Amino acid sequence: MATVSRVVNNNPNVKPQTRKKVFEAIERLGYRPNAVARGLASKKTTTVGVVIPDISNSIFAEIARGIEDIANMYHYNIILCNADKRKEKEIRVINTLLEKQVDGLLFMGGTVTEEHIQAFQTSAVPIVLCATRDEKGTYPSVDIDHETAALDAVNTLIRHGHREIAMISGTLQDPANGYARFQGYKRALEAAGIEYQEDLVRIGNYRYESGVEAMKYFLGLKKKPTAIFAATDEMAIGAIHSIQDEGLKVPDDFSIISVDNIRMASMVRPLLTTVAQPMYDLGAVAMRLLTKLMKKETVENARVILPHETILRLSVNHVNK
Amino acid sequence: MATVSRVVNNNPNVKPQTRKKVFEAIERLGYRPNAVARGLASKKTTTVGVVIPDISNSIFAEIARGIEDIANMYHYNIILCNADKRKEKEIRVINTLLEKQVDGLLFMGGTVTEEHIQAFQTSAVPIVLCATRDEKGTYPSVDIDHETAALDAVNTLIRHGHREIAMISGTLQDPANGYARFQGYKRALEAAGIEYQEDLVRIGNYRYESGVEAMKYFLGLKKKPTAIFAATDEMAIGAIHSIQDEGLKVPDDFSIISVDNIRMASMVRPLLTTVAQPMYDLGAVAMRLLTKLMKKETVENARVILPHETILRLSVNHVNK
DNA sequence: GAGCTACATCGTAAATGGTTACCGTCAAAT
DNA sequence: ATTTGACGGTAACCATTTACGATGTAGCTC
Repeated sequence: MATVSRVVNNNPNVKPQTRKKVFEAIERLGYRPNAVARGLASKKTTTVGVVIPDISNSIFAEIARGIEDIANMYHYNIILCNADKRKEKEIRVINTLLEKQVDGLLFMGGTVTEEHIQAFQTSAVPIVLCATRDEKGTYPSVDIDHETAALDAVNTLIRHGHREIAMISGTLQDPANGYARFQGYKRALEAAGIEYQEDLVRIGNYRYESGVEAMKYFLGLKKKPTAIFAATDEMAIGAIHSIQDEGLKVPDDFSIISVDNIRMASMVRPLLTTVAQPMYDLGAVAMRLLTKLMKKETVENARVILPHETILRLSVNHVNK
Repeated sequence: MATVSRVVNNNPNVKPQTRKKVFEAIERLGYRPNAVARGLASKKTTTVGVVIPDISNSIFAEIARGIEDIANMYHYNIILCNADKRKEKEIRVINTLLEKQVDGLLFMGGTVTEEHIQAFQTSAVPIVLCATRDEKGTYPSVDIDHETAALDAVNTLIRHGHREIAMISGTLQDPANGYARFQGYKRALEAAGIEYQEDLVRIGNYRYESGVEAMKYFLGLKKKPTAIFAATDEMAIGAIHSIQDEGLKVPDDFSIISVDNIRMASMVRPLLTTVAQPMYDLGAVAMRLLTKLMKKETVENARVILPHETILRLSVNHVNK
């Protein structure tokens, strides 16, 4: 038994001739190692748990792809759990993942509350946060700087001469995509000496339809904005279509910019100008970080902020005087 | 030990008072059952393996969501493996999934070859094919009728008076999205007494850009088609933009129809007319089927074809004489 | 050439953390 | 007093890893 184990695990302490015999027996008997028994004996499962808000959301799907590629590269498998940003469900899946003895945990999306921390602490497996962070900054995380990304977006509008800039925001309860991006918007206005006007901000739910609705509202204003900053590409595309459906034009009548750079941003007319967040890399870097933690390597910087980049395409123009 | 096991597994043969004491001890000691040990002893892991071509593809992501929801409902977890339709990688992940003692296997996307069958047969766990099937029909599967879906699409073009109908196809090596949809196109033409013309068919790779390219080709023809059937929505949207970029209009100058009904189909102008395949349901039904198989329930029909539905939106019009 | 050492190789058995078949005990019912 | 069923404990079992020990062999010394 021990020798077979050594052969299967490539332990050098076995004579080549014996190794060959073992391989032959394996072949002849159709033996397949049992990873569950192995996991019990070795206390390692080469499996990591991933909790994700919604795999059918293209942003998370892209991140998940990055996670899976790197996991695969280091011979880990992924147990995937949707949690829909519902705290109760998040806690539940964290616990079942821990029961399954995952070697590490990747937590994406949702807000990290005290209850999450407690659940994390019931176990010693390394945990990294992806596309989110905890308030206190005690856990390793990989994210972008949402506030600065939003600031950059609004600044390119300002550089194009716009001063009547509306925002389609997410809910301010959401720390990253909601609150931080909204803060970026406010800071940009402030830095440019533009007064913040409450009725130039609408709250959406990140989806296309809410972009359409919000834009309808702006189109109904007596004093219309000349540019719109949307917190997500999807809402921006909704806004574009809302404008076009009224017979108006982007960017001639309104400039539009947003944050994300989903694939669809280069599949609309006009091509959407947006601040790109490196989705695949968010997942890949988070997973890479987790592999280091699982191997107990020391990591220099466990709170990484990935750079964003403004992609100038065709939905932003200089303001018409 | 046995009593604790009974309590944890809700076995009725334990006095309420004892049960309570066990629960208290569990609470006090912070005991968490070890699913790996449990899996070894019980020979069940409550985990199913899912091999998927590419989770960042919105179609598969949507299917995966259906799979995960139903799995969750039946208290199974999902080990997710991307395989990119690469046979060698598919075989590899099937084997590692089997090593991990999954209780069932869901195979999506790629062609099912003799080698796949061989890999499947090395194990006794139930297997269901999702969004694909095997030639011989020996494995349970859930899919749509791609050929009829394509036929329906082309028929709605024909009903709108079109007779010069081009197709942007996938590669004919691909049995479902490629070959079957192409066959549907040919059958529809034949039934309407329209001659099949080779130069009205271009092969794309299912993606937006290849739709753009194919349409450019059609626009360069001296005798242009009046309608285009694209094998996927993405290519259809590419075609639409290709047309619009030339200053022409959909559906005034060209009618466009395709198959899939991805979210983006209702996020373009004009709204895309398409034959919807029920992606979420494909995953959900496949997973439900697998749960039955894993519980050794007898299933009446193990080869299910889900219905498709033509969604009339705005990209198809009556032909201009 | 005998004896010893060191090392490579391989086998033994404990350990991993549960499940479950089986058996004994005890109290209630007959 | 006997039977019965609920309850709970004992121990085998699951398939591996791994610490440890046994064996054998080569090389060295004397």
